[in-house]
Amino acid sequence: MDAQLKRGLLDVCVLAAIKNEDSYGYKIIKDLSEYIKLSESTLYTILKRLEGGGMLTVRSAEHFGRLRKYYHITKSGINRIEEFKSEWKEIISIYEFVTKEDNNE
Amino acid sequence: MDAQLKRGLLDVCVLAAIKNEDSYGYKIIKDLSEYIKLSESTLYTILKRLEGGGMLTVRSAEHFGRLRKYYHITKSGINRIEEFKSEWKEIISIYEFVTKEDNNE
DNA sequence: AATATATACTTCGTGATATGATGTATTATG
DNA sequence: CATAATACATCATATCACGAAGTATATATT
Repeated sequence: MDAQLKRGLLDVCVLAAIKNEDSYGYKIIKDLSEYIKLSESTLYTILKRLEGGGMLTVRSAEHFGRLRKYYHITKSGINRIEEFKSEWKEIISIYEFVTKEDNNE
Repeated sequence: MDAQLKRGLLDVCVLAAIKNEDSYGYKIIKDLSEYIKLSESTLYTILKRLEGGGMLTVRSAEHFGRLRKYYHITKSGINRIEEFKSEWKEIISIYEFVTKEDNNE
């Protein structure tokens, strides 16, 4: 997928990945990979940004001796997803504009 | 609209704006404003980038004493729009992932 | 036993890019 | 005669995705 197009979708994908149950970095990448690929560096950057923006909270947990950071969505994070749904109407109209065939030839 | 989301759509919107007939900066902004807002600095940056990528060609013309640069889409530019149409399927599946309600509560 | 792979998180540098601010110049409007 | 509209250009800035490289443990393979 086009890199620029991806940018607008990543944040919201990550939020969607933790929407129904808390998750952690590695799992988020796996869960999203079906829809959108992202590297670890990208993910952790996004998670930090979303945390800074109050969209999620973090909790560290020991899992078989390995550290895990579980991410939990907040009210703001859920609002962000709702915002995306609203924006979707605009995106659809843009799609229609871009793809409409004009018969003035 | 979310700034990041916009990024992925701008290039293709500009191409769509000159798809059916050559156009120039100011007119492109006006024509697109119904769907997506962009400043002059943004537009000219994009036009230069698209020109550099061979997506369009430029021709200067005098219009009532004022300079106008007319932009003409190339085969590559048209291909770029077609690419966007292909990517659309992925975007739809992402949208569905993000918005699907999960009943594990 | 040694090696490779999977899991898991972190930091750094780079390149791409949208945008506001600012500038130049002409024409139309009030 | 001043203001708005038309028209293009440049610069500095902030945001951001990503590859590369690093640290560390557990499991599978040879």
